[in-house]
Amino acid sequence: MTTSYKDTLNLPRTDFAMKAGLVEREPQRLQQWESNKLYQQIQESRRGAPRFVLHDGPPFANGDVHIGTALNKILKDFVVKYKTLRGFSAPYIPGWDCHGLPIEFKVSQEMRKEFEAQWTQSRKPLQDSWKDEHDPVLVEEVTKQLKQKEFLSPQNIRARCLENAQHFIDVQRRQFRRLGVLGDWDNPYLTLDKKYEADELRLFADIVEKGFVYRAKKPVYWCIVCRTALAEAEVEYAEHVSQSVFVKFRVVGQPKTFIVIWTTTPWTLPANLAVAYNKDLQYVTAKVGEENFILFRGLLPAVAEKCGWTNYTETPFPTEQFATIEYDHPFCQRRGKAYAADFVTSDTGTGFVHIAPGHGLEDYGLGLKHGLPIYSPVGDRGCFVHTNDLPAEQQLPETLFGKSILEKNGKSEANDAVLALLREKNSLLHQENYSHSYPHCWRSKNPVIFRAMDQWFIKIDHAQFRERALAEIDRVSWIPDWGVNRIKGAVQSRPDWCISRQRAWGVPIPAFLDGEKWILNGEMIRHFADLFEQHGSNFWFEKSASELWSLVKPRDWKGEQAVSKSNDTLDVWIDSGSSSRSVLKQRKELQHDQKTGDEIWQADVYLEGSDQHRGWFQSSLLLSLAGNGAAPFKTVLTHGFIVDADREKISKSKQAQGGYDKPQTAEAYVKKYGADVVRLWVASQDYRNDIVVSEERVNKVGETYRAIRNALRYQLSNLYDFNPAQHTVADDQLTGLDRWILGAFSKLEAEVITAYDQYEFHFVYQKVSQFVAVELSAVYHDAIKDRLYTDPANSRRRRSTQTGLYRLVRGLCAMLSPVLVFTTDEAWEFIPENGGASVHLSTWQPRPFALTEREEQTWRRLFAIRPAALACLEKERQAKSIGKALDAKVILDGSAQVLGELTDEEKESLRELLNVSQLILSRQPEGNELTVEAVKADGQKCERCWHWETDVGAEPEHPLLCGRCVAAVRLAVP
RNA sequence: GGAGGCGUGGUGGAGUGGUUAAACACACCGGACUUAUAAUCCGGCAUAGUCGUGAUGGGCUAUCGAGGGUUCGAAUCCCUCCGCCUCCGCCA
Repeated sequence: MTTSYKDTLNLPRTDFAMKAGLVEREPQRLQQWESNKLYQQIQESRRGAPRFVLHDGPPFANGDVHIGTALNKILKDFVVKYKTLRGFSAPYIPGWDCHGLPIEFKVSQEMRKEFEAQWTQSRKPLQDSWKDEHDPVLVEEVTKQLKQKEFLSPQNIRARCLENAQHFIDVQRRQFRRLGVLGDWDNPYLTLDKKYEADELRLFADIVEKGFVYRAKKPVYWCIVCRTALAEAEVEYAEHVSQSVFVKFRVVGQPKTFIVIWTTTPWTLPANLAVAYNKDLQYVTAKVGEENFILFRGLLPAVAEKCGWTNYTETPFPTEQFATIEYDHPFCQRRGKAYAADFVTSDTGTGFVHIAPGHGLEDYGLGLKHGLPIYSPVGDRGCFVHTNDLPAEQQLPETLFGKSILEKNGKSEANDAVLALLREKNSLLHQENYSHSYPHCWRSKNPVIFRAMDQWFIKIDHAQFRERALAEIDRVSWIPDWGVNRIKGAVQSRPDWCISRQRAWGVPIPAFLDGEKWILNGEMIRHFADLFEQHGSNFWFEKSASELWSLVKPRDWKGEQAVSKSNDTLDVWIDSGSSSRSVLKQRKELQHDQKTGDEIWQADVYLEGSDQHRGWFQSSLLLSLAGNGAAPFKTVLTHGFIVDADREKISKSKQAQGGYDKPQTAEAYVKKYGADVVRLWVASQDYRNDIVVSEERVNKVGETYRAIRNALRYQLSNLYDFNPAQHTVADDQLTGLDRWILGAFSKLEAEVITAYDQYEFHFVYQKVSQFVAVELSAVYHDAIKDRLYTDPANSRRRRSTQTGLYRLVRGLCAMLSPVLVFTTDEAWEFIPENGGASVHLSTWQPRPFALTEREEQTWRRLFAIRPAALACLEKERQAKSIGKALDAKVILDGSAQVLGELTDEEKESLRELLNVSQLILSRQPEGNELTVEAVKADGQKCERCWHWETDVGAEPEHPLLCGRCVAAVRLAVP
C-alpha cells in the first residue's frame, strides 16, 4: 500500500509498553506511591465511609519473607484493596511478633560463638598454686561457665534480640512493600513496643483479677549442664544407651505378688506415684517359684527370658481388678495405684508404665487427671532434693539426697544409688543396657531430663470459660467452614494454658515471691504496665526486686513482703494474642464509628494459615473473650500451606539443611517475575487447599499476565483520540457488537464481585482470564479492528466502539486493581482524561448493562453459526483458495428457524463477527439444517481496508479504494 | 496419636446428577496475517478395545485413582479400598 493511504488509517498508538519490565518498573512506581503518600491519600479519601478492618496477624520478625508469608500478606492485600475499591474505609496496620524463642535461640547461639572465640583468645594459664589442689580442667570449666553466664545475661540477650528483631522488621517491611502491599508501614504495631507491652499487661491484669491465672507445676525439658529449661526446638534426638530396669512393685494385701514395671530412667523411680496399664491388653499372673508377677500376657515370654524365669505358670488376671489394686513403692514410704492409660503399648516393657507425674508429659497428664501431686524431687543442678509436694515421710530416702542425675560415661550417681536401693530391697528383677533415641540438649549434647517446674497457667475451665469460648466460636464465621471444627477441637481439647517461659526475650511476668508464696496482683500489674509504657520492659530486668517492689506495693498492702522477683516471661502467644487490646482497641483508625458495643472494635476479618487455629486464632479468641468479653473477629479466613512442585511443603528448616535448591523467599520470585506476576499467581491458586509453587506454575501465570496486559494495551492504543466527555455514545446508540461486549462484561463484573465478596480470588482469576482470552482477544478485539482502523476517526461507529473500549479498560483496571496493583495503576494513567489519580484511589460501582431479550437471542444465534463458518473458512484456507478471512464471501443457507429474522444491522454484526468481506443469507423455506459455504469474495481487494468490494476503483481519484474508504479518505485528508 | 484435604486429558485447572470426553489456558503440531508485531487470528491435539471399509476418513464401547452401589441417567450422590499431601501434638 502506498504510504499515503496508511496515513489515513487510525492505527493504534500508545506508550503503554507491551513488554512489562515489571522487575525494573515496579520499584519506580512504588517510590512514586510512597513519595505521594498514596496510602494516606486513600485513607483520607475514604474518611467517613463505612469501615472494614482486616487485622494483621503479626509475622515473626526473623529472616527474609518466606513465599508462604508473602502469600498471606498478598491475600490480605487483596481483601483490603477490594474493600477499599468498593468504597469502604479499609485501613491496614501491619504488625510484627517480636519476642520469642526463635530469635532468642539464634541470638544466643551467635553470642555463644562470640563468647567461645573470646574465651579461647583470652584464656590464661592456671596458677600453679591451684594446680595442686584442684583439677585444672574442672577449674577452667567452672570459670568458663560463670563467665559465659555473665556474657549471656538476660539484659545482654535482650539487647541483642531487640537489635535482631528491629533489623528483620526493616528487612521484611521492605520486602512486603515491594510486593505492592499498601498499609501504614511507618506506624506498624510491634509486640515489643512499650505501649503494646503495657496494654498487653493491662489485659493480663484483667485476666488475673478475674481469677484465671494460677501457678502449678508442669514438666519441661531441662538441661542440667546448661541449667536451663529447653524448648522443643532446642532438643535434638540422638541414640543413647540407658540403664533399663525391670522392677517389681509389691501389691498390697496379696503376699508375694508383684506388678512388674520397666523403665529406662531408674532415677525417676523415687518420683513414682502410680502405674499405668492398658485396659485393652490381657494381663496374667505368672507364678515363678513362690512369687507371682502381674504383667501383660504378650510380653511375658520376653520378660521371662530376661529375668531368667525358666519354669512358670500363668493365669489370667482380670483387668477390672486394677481398679482396686494398690502397691508399695519399693523404697519410699508410700503407696500407689494403677490407672488405665492409652499410651501403654504392647511392644516393649511389661504392659505397665511407671508413672512419675513430675518427669514426663504423659505421666503429668495422667497425674492431673487423677489428682496426683506433681512430684519432681530434682533441683536445678540435677540432684535429688526434698520438695514440698509430698509429706516429709513419703519423700525419697536420705541415701538418695544430693545424688546427681548427670551422666558421665553412661553412668550417674542417681541411677547407681537407685539401683543399689532396688537391689537392697530385693526389687530389681533385671537390668540391661537399652539403646534408643533420646532427647539431648542441642548445645551441651547431654541427655536432657524432664522435670516439673513451677509455671503460670490460665485456667480454661474457670467460670465455664471453655463453654463460653465454644459458644463464641459459633458466633464467628469460619471460611472454609471446616475451620470451625479445627478451632473447636483445639479449644475443647486444650489443657490449661501454660503461659510462663523461662526465657529472657519476652514480656516479664511481674510477679514476686514472698519467700514461700507468689504474689501476682492485678493492681500491681497495671502499675507495671504504666512503668513499662514509660521505660520499657527492660525496667524489670534492670531493677532489683526490692526496688520494683517498693515502686508498686500498694499502700495498704497487708501481705508478706516480696523477697525476689519472677524471672519468667510471658508465652509469646500472649503477646500476639492480646492484639485485640493493644491494637484493635487502641488505634483510632480501626474503630467502627458507626457501630455500637463490641462491634466498635471487633475486626471484620482475620486471615491466616490453617496452623493458626491452634495458634493465633485461638490465643486471640481466648484472651479477648477473657479480657474483653467477646471474640476479636467476626470472620476468620484460612489458607493452606505452600508446597513445591512435588507437593512437599517448603520449609525454612529444609533449606537450613542445605542443598535445597527451590527458591522459597518471596524476593527470589519477585526478582525474577515481578510482584504483579507473583500476585497473579497467588490469585490463581485456590488457597483453601495446598498451594503449589513452582517455576512452571508461575511461568504459566506469566502467560496469563501477558494476555491481560496485551488486552489492556490494545484497548488503550485505540483510545488515543477518544475524549469521553465529547465522544461518548449513549447506550442505546451503541452498535450491536459494542452492546454485546458490554453486556458480556457486565455479567463478568457481577461474577467477579461475587467471587471477591466470597474471598474466592481464583475465580476472579479464572473469569477474567477467560474473558480476556475468548470474548476480548478472539472475538471482540479482532472484530472491531476494521472499524477502528478504517472508519473515519470521528464516525459514530468508531466512537461507539471506543466508548465500549473506554468502559472496558476502566472496568478491567478497576476489577484487577486489587491483584495487579502495579500494572493496573500504570494502565490507569493512559486512560484518556483520567485525571492522573491512582487507580487505587478510585471506586468501582459497576453499572449493570443489560441487553434486550431480542439481542440476547440474536447473539446466541450468531455465536451458534460462528463455529461452522470458521470451520468452513479454515477449509478454504487449507485449500489455499483464501488467506485471511477478509478474502472470503460466506454464504449461509438455512431456514428462518435457524437464522432467525436478522435485520440488516444484525447481519452486518455477523459479517464482522466472521471478519469476512461479504456475507450472503439465502433462505430456504424448509428444513432446519444450516449449510455454510465459503468462497473467494467478489470484486477486488481494497488497498486501504483490505476488504474485497465490487466498487473498488469506482472513484477515479482513488482507483485502488472501495467506496467506503474513498469517503473516509476524503474526511481524513482535509 | 489427633484433625483435615486431595486424586479429572502431556501439564495447570473448570466442572458436583443429563445440554460434558470434559470449559479455559499452557505445551505440542499445522496454517493465516504483517493494520495489537518479543503481538494477533484459525485449525488439530486423551487412551484402549472393537466394527468396518465408499479409506490418511468413519461407527460403536469403555475409561475423570480402583472396585461396588443408588439412579432412566454419574466425573458429579453413597460405601469400601488404594495412593498422595497438609496441619496440630505447649516452635512460632
